[in-house]
Amino acid sequence: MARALLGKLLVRKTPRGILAGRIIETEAYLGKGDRAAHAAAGKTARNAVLFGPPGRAYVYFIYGNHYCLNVSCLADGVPGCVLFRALEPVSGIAQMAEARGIELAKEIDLKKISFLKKISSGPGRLAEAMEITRARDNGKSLVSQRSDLRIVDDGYRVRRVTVTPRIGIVKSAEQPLRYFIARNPFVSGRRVH
DNA sequence: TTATAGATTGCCT
DNA sequence: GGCAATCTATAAT
Repeated sequence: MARALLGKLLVRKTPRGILAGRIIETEAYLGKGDRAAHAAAGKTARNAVLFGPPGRAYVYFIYGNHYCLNVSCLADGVPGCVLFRALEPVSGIAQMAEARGIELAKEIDLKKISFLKKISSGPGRLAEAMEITRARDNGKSLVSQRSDLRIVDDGYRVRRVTVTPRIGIVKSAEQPLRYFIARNPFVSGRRVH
């Protein structure tokens, strides 16, 4: 699923307008046995969505500052999810930048990759740009037509995918469960890809 | 009840 | 490259 979600759009309907970003980077988190996964310790109030039906938003708060968005992926009762790590801004870019607290110096900024990268490259950044919080979105369907937060296939074709170990974890860190569109500038992180 | 680590980011040198 | 910010879940007393 982490691989299949690359290239799809994440679309948010807000009262002020529609926000959309293309999924560039994801990570898979498994259930029992994956000690980096929130589901590893069993079902709790915090991670209950992971144990529910597939296609639902699992939003958690981390480091006292940031929300991160996942989608539950396995059958009801079986934990497992995909973390969204980076989006390429596609629509509603000015509103996304504003949600991030980024100053728009000139209109030309909206076309600069260095500017666009700051908006939604990174799991905390993309959640902030898409106005995602746990209170608002946790448990919501991401595959329902009616949902205001939704995954959409617009026919975009991903050419090549790179697979690496996951970022920012210590336990179960060696498994190659991070996926991103090869040579795409919106991949998160400081290291060389 | 208290301590600690955490699926991050942004500012500093 | 180093590290503080800031809250929460979970582990340790």
